[in-house]
Amino acid sequence: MAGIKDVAAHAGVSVATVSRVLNGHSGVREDTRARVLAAVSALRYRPNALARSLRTDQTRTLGLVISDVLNPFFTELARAVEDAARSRGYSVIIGNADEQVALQDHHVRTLLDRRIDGLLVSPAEGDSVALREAAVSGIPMVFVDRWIEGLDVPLIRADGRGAVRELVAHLYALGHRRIAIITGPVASTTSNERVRAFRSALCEFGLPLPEHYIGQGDFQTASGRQAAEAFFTLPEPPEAVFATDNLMALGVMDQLRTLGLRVPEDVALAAFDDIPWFLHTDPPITAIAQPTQELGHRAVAALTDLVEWGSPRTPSGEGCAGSVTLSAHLIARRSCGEDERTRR
Amino acid sequence: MAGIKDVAAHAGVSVATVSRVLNGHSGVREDTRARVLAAVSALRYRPNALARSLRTDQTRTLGLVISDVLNPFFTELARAVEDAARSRGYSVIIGNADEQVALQDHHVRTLLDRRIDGLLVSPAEGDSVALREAAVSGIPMVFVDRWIEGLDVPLIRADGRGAVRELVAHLYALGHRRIAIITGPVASTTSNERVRAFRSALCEFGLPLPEHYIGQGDFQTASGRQAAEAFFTLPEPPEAVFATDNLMALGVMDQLRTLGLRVPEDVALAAFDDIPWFLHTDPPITAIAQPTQELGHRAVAALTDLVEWGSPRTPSGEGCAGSVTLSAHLIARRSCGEDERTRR
DNA sequence: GGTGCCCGTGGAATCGATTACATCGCACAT
DNA sequence: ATGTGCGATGTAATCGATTCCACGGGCACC
Repeated sequence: MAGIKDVAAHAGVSVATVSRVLNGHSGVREDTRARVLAAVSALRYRPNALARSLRTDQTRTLGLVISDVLNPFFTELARAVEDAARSRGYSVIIGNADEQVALQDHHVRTLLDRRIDGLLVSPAEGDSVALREAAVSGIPMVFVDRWIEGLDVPLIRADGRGAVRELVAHLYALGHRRIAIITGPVASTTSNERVRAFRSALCEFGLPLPEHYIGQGDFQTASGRQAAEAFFTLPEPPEAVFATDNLMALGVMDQLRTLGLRVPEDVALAAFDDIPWFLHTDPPITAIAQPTQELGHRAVAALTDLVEWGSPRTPSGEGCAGSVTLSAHLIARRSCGEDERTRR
Repeated sequence: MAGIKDVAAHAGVSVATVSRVLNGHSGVREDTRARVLAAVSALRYRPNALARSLRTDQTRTLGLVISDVLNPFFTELARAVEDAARSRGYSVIIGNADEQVALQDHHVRTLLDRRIDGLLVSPAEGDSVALREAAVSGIPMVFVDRWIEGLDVPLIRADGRGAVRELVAHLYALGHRRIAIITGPVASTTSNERVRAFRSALCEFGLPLPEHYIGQGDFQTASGRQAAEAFFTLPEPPEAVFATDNLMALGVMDQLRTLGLRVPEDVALAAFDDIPWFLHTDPPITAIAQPTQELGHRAVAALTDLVEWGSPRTPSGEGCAGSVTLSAHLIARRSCGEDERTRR
């Protein structure tokens, strides 16, 4: 493959000059520039990004580590991140952690070895040595959606507490009193927030949350199935189930189907994270929607600010400097029962 | 950040020795090795992958360019590819072309600039200069699922013709006679194959395929919606619709819903590509399933063979050397109507 | 006509690794 | 005692770019 030297030779100039025209530096005579450009296309020359990055110490590449690509929420997020990054002249390398800290750390280290300019992470649950090291190493880094307590890293997320309260109100209005929840991994920040908001909303309505109405999940489909199975072997099963992510909601539906239970007649179902398919399930599923696109865009904005300015440009009220909190909202459909709002 | 020189200095050896222990070369005394390793962890040294790749001319990285990340078929494929690659010691960089040739070419060029070792592509429809150039440039390359005619590149795919015939038989058995299809982009190889198989199966059953029963789509949700809209303003609308991918099927359902049409009572619906949500739609959707995981694994196997051996190791019967053809199969659910097999 | 300056260009160091080749010391055979 | 060979290690070239600095020539000004 042709290198810069070949181009220089072909154009009868030095490599320095070739480099100058390629990088749009001024101070190159017009005819020289033309000759160089001609040589470039004659040889189909493309600069070696590795060599360039080695020298300039920047890759114009962002790393994105997400916990599960198969989760539509994250793939939509990844898509938004990629778009935003590209429009700013960055590429994105995605690592899929599959909810495993070990895999996540593997990706973080690989990305760092490649000298990415910045790191965007939605950390899996658990103690991540690689992330702690990265955070103190000073590499530009921001969390999206999920975060790790105690690290001084900006966080871009949607606050779901208001929407969870709305959801509980909605369920209450429809007459449900025995309401269960399926959580994410125990130490998951997002799951915990959702559970806390849920608990306090129930409390507000004077409803209990017995231990056996808390299903321990892990944000994966199978755990939703298991939790549902447990609920419906209870002497007094719940009237409504709230799954704290969409994959677990899918698992619940799977299980309900094999149990022969109907939604919403036999049990109401709601999920955190809205996805296009929820419109077409039987019945359409009530869900809490996050502003996924905006999350992705804001995250990239925050990260590139960090990369290019060395510090967040957007001041923040609470939390770590540069953090942004948007809000989620409830989309009521038919899976919790009908009321004036949802009846068509 | 610490470099190999710092490690060498700290351990009191030369950089060559450090490099030797890091790469597991023999001929280093045990105590020296220990000192180096100690220095490595004392300084938290991590080798610079850019420098290493520049020198060795290999990145142990594969590029994957897919046409749409938001399509569950491709995200599942990407996931399988990443797994297979990782287990062979490669990383994967994913580029999302969003069905646009320009974007696809952008990604191909970016990946090539980064000197990836091999390229896996599921090309979008249209004439891709970058892909043609890549193919002749001799970089290891394989197509998955979709391909470009006339390029001598191994192809890993599933043959859907048998399954399409099965589907038509299924529809026929359920009494449907006016059957419509929604195609992908005109020049799409996969779409064309599906359409051809569909047409010949209809013919086999003595059914016509009038022009107005062919909806021109582009593998995206919106086009499914539009095609359905066109079908149902026809004086004699179809009794069954076959969408050649899952996103367009989603669009059809959207449109059917706004039209107030029921599936399968008013119209039957089937899709190419099975996804987990099809089990839970209203009604569950009959679909043709591809062995997605295996497609991904085989593709990586073929590509790494090419990278490491310089030529395909697996001989192939037909088509380009190294090509693999698996087969898809029909999964009958309730969206086309009930028969003994699907009635529960 | 000499001095100084700017413009366009080339030479060479540099980024951080790998690796061919040189070197050194030591044991062993002659 | 000296040559030989081998094992362990160091020196320096190299990959392909960027960029600092130097150089030469033309022009303006004194």
